[in-house]
Amino acid sequence: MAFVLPQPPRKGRARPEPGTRLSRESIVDAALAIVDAGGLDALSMRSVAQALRTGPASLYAHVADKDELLALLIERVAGGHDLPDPDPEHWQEQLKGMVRSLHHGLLAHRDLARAALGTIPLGEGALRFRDRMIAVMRAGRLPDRVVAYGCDLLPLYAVATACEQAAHADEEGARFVEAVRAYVAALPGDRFPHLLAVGAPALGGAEDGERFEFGLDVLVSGLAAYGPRT
Amino acid sequence: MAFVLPQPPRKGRARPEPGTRLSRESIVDAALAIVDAGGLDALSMRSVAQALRTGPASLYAHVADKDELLALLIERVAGGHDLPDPDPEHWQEQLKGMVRSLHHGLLAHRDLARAALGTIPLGEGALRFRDRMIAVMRAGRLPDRVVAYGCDLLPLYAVATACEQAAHADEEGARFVEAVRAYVAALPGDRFPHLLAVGAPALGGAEDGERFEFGLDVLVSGLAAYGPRT
DNA sequence: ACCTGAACACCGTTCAAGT
DNA sequence: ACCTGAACACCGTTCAAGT
Repeated sequence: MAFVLPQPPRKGRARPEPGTRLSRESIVDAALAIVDAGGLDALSMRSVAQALRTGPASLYAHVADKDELLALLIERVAGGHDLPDPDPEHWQEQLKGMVRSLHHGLLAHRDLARAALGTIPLGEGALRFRDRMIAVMRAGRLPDRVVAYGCDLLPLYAVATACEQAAHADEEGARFVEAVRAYVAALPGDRFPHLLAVGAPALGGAEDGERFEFGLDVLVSGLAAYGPRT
Repeated sequence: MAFVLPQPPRKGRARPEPGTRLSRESIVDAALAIVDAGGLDALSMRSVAQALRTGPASLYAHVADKDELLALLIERVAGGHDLPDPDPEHWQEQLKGMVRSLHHGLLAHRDLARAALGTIPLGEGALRFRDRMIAVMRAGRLPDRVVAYGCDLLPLYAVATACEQAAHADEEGARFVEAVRAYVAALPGDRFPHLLAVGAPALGGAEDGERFEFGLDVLVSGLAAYGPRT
């Protein structure tokens, strides 16, 4: 895990010559396409370079290292969300909408969320998103301390659940989840009575949507409990 | 990300001959020591082999692949927690205690939590932990559906926060967090008014303990809201 | 300034061969 | 059954050299 502060935006000509195919943007484009196609494990400096028909060394003229490239990918998906106008009447639903948007935005790129986990995105888009999330919570008249923690907690939830769901989303993951179900069902009932009693949903996997919404509800109503009583 | 079902425990001699240094256990020991010393990135089949004074190929007689080794590491730390006797009077505090135990147990091994994220640990110890966590929530008379989701949600929180904190725990991470603080403080106030108003704690980093406890409180009281009113 | 080939120091895993 | 050396197909990154 390494860390990258955003680089100040480059001056740059408005448009690269048609012959030139390398730029920060084109590199990020290519990288995202690779992640979309094969997941984060398929992403390497070499695979990106190959997609751009160069050698890996060429990338280093535009990008400091792989960590910076990952940060740029996260930044790309952290921007591009619709941001609600804070409405004191509907702040909880608005807040949920933002968390959903982040979550699904990540899931749209396979297991890219894994690269977002220890990260603190600081680009334009990510900061705007965060600023707005805070605004929505303030519209709900939550105390500053709660807002400050909440705007970490909610994205953490969005990212962590995206990681988990992505891990079980591909074919191999689905097979594993199925095997888990069978394994648990065959467990000796006298040794794990509560696990068996609560049943299948007690061990990860399907019903991801429902599970995600449940956690989201717990979190947002838990935060709301710190606000003025309605 | 790959998945590993637990192997049935080996018969195994009680004790390897003194000359023999390879076994599942000794491999896990060595791997854990490497993670403790240098973090997850320092762990490779080769580094483990070197610590055991063999070549990497020798490990494959005892461990299917690196993913299985990681699963064994997770299993090792998922076991070895003190489990409370479910007490209907104190179930919320007991639940918190279990989440704290998991969280700190992971953090004791640097960024090992990163390997636990998409994972569903299925070993003896992990299942006992999960069974007990369910028992505690049932002692609180939460509905089955809430229990089933809750016993995923709470470990997810323990693991995700451990990932995050570990990422900022080493020297490089601390430096980065410091840089973030400065960067945010210098942000144009008219563009990110809410972010600036809420201030420093609104962007990751220090006060990790307080932050963790806050989220834990939100989650557990959020779950408790589904139970009988007290 | 940007791009390149070649090289360095690593990976995980396999496989034929040894004991 | 367990262990080994050597090899295969990869990594990220650097660096001198080209344009």
